[in-house]
Amino acid sequence: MKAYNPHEIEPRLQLQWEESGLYAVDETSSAPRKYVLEMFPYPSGDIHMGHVSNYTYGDLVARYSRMRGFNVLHPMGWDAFGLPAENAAIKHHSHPATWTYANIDTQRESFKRMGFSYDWDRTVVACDPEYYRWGQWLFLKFWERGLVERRNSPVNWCPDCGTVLANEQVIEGRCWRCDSEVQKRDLTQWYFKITDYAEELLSDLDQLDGWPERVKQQQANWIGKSEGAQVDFELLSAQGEPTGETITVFTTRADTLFGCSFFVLAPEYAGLHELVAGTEYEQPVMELVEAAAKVSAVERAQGDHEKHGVFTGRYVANPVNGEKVPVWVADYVIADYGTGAVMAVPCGDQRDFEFARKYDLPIIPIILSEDDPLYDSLKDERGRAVTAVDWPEAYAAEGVLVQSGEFTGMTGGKHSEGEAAVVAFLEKSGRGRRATEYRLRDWLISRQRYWGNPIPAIHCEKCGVVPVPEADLPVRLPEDIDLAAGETLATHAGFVNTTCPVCGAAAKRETDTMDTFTCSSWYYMRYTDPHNENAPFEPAKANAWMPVDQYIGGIEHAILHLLYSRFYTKVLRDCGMLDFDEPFTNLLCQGMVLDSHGDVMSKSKGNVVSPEEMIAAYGADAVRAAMLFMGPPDKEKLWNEDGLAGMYKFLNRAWRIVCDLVGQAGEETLFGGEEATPEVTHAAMDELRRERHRVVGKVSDDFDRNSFNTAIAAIMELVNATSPFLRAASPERRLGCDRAGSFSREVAEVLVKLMAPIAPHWAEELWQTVLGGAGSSVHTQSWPEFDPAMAAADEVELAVQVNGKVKAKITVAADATEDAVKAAAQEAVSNALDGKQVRKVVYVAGRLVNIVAG
RNA sequence: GCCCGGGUGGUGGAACGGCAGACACGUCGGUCUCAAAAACCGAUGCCGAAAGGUGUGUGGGUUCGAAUCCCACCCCGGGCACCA
Repeated sequence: MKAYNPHEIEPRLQLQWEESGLYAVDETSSAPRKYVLEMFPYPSGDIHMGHVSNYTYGDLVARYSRMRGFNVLHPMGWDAFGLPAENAAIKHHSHPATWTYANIDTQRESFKRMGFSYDWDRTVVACDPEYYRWGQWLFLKFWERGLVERRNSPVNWCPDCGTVLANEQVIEGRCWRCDSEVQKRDLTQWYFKITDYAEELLSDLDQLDGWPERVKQQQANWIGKSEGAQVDFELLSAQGEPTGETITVFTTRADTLFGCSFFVLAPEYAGLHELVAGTEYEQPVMELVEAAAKVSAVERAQGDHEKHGVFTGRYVANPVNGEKVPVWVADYVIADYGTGAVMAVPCGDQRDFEFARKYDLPIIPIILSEDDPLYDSLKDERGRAVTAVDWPEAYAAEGVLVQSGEFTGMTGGKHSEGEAAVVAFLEKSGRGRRATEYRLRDWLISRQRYWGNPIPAIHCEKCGVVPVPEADLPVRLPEDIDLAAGETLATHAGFVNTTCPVCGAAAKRETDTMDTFTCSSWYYMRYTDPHNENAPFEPAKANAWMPVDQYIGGIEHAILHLLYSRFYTKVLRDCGMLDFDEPFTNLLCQGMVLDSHGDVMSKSKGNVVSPEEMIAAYGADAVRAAMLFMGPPDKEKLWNEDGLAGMYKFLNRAWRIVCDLVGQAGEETLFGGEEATPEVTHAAMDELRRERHRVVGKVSDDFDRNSFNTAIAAIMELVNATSPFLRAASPERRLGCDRAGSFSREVAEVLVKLMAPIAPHWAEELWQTVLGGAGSSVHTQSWPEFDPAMAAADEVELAVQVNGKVKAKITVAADATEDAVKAAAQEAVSNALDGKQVRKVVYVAGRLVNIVAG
């Protein structure tokens, strides 16, 4: 027998697979298709344990799916644009492409050493002009559809990265990549109007049954839909006369309008200065505006906020009762949500309440719980009997409206009867309308960096901003650029200077590049048609493979990449290029790989585990299997080399068992076999046969539900179950008996096939040499069948409970009648019953008998 | 504050409402060996010598029966958050 030697078999088989094109996709196959995809990596260096875990899951699913008869698309590529490459280029006085492609080569070799079954012919590299060309093409399509906008507004600026960021890339006021504090700047930037799709991005989450709840929840939070109404308040002049001008607010609580005792504008409110110019209020208002501007995004993102505000000297009229309401400006109102103005109802909103307390503004009770002591005295009041109350906090819950004119007595709250009635009233009088607000902002896609996909636009003095004609794509990044010397696209004359495609006059190129997330928003579409020179992909090909059946990646993309990809998919569907609504049918978000103490692996902590070192010590198969066995894929994994060593031992043991089963164990046989009779051999065989069928069923189920750790546990049980059989039946006796010999071989084959998606080299070598499959591959074999009836035992052990507590165990024939079982059970626990009266006997077949006595 | 997860031996983790702790790691004992390693066999939730008791964050509840379902609370992780 040959000993298990991963270091010899792995490179040899990897070469064999590659040369035979084992994992190349066959577009002509009539087998059902399955698209298995893992998020493509950023080539930041060599792969880390997180990659090992992510891609091992994907590879298992791909291999298992192939054995299940699917025609599997399982591609790999690189998300190759991005700032780290630029920083490396500056440091080494080289070009970002040099660093990027070197890392890609390193990672590709590591992936090959892991034995991942990719179709390398379909590789997509985001910084390749053959790919980014089509990203530009898609940008133009978006532009045609009115989804591209260039506008000036306050943006997030990362000083260290030297570029703006999308809202999704700001985490608690800090840059997602470098953790620097983000600043606010007013700049003209390019946007994708993702908010046009806000409603669909939210409502289609319901279709995504194959997505983890937490990811859908995060996206829903991020989109942040609020249903309510816009309400117009008429502005009064400084003298308190109607002006005909209105200020509109958004509210979800129109039912509380009667409780509006003041009105608040955000410090950034556009018409604010006009309101106070030349008045005694101008100075304090402008001071507040300046103070608010100094608060950083980080401060804003954390902690309790002391509210600051000043009166503007102006009033508005409450549209429901005409009351004069003072207008304040305060830093607790957000400029870019709703209209940047709010009606304040201190009795029903905690923020307004706190503000009212601080500045001594009236708190008028207009919504109460029926239990409130005030309720009885106010329940019929249509005027203002009580103008202020002394409460500890606002009453934000549902309640009954009081002192609210004709709405008094109705229920109040979000989406309440009272709210609907007030909105209807406003609509009739033309002072309000239904409205929905989203928290989601448009996607800021321009970046002031070199190493990205150039935005295909040209600035012409006469024609304005015009798109680069399709025929001129791609707009190529200039290769002769010295980033270390401070050169940028904007300073690169050869890049900037061009002619206007409309009028032919001298013009300037746009020098911003696109957010790298534009590259990752559609790469999975390109994989379906990676060499297309005339289009990003042929719709028929994309529609044939997509949506992706199983997508696997890190939870950190719960919003960013997954939201943008959903957006791209919907836009391209609306362009007629795709015939589905959602890109990823099933999503598996893997948990992080941490060190054995539960800490994040990082260079600075010195606790990074190198996949290459692990492969060198134990082989790729052991690394893969150990990762899979560590726990549920979506949970965090604490990497522990003891587990890896244990898995290596298991692979050795299972290897010898397979050899032993087919009689090739030779001197190294694990079990010598005892001189048993054919009867003993056959009894042990029957026992093992049940296990063989049960385990195949269990592993299939477990793979189907991504429960890889329990699948491996089941395979271990099968391996353990062979020991008694091998002990009972000597090789001579097994091989001398046709029945036992062929069964023995069957078990070996089943074991090898079950292991094939987990430890592909281990399985392949056993398949080709020990099982005689030379010239074929275990990875193209069909998945083992199983018969549930064969997994059933003749006898079953039942627990016998008395009042729910286990008191005894009995063994009965599997087909024993209920009465017989109950009788046997009572007999077995007669001591525990101790003369008590039996009131009820519950029998759960195959499980237990519970005797209720007392 | 709102919304999602999660809390089980020394450790990683298993358990359609039905024998809690599968499968491993670790530990202990044994076989083999001059010895060690490897391999193999066995034990291993906790308390107890045993009989037995007890046990899935806490307290209640539903049920013949609860880690699992319901209510309240505590703790941990994550998302959103002065979003009107």
